[in-house]
Amino acid sequence: MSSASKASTAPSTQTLPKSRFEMVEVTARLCQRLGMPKSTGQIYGLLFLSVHPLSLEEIADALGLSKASASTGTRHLIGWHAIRQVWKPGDRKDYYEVQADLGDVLRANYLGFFKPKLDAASRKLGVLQELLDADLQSGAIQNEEHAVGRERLQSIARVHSRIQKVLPFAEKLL
Amino acid sequence: MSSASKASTAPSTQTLPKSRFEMVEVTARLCQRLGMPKSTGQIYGLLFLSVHPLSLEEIADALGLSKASASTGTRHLIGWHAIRQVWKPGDRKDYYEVQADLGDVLRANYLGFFKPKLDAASRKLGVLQELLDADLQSGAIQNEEHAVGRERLQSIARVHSRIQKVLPFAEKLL
DNA sequence: TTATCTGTTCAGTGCAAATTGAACGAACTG
DNA sequence: CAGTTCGTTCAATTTGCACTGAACAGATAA
Repeated sequence: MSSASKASTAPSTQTLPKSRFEMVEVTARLCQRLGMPKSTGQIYGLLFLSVHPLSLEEIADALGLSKASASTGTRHLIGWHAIRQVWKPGDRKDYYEVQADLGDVLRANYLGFFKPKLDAASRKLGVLQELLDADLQSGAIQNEEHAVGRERLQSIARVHSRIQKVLPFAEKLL
Repeated sequence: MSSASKASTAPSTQTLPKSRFEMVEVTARLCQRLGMPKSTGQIYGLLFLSVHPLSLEEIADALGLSKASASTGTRHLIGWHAIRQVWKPGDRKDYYEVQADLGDVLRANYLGFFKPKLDAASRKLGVLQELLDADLQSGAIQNEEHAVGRERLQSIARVHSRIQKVLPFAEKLL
């Protein structure tokens, strides 16, 4: 808090090179569209075009965010294997840089997030089948409803199994 | 508006067979996780296990939603080719039913939504490259930053092109 | 024409998630 | 030891978006 560098609450984003500013905007919109916090996307975009790893405060300052937001954002990104923490000898600060290989990021998220969800979906499909049968037994639904439901649930199962067959290929190709 | 069927504002969801109720919940959660309105997912789940096409009011009533929500939800689902409108002769109401083939749904969304996004991303990548070059020219960034940025943008481009090569396969396999 | 029955649009409300400031704990420094 | 400098956590606020009620437009029927 020296003299004239505090610059008010306005994000100092404006002072970034246009390419980095645009990158921040792109990744922010992408994250937002995927239902994630916008600030998280901003952090990733900032780090993506950064030569050196950045500290938490540098990130917060460059984007006009609070340290708290920067902290949670970086932890999210670490959870998705999109960035990683690095340290400089004799420096207590945490520094962050993007995970170099994008393929690694996608693979890791497929294995650690998407794949488990697919397996859970498979189980859930079985449960729905059982519920449908139980509803027929209890008279809650008629034969026709049961037949249609069974048919449609199986159509999901078919697509599901095809996806599970294709994804391992895609995973290795990335 | 005959006599006692108005049933208050409480969702009559509770009276659905357990299988349909569970289906509604599953699709609702799925939609929510994808960053879409929960109600839209509920509508899809309700229609998915429905033998007959349902009218807007039947949907709203069964799920405890307003007509407005049902209207916007169905239009979203139509936009994603997940459901379609059907009409009964001599009946002014619109009826809705699920698109039978899930593969068609995925293909249509790939071609009409995902593919265009991928192409747009490709263009955006070019724009970012140009911005990076311009920043170098204007002295806003140094040679090193330019080199690193160029390298990283190209790594995106590589993954991007791989995705574009794999997706057509997946599209036909579904 | 008017009356009724459709679905849609829009301003207002409410809720859930994102963001923040402040307090905290941990790890160093002098 | 006290005094910094970090990062994280938590309550409170703000923001954004889904949802609603009411007004609306189109179509049909009397």
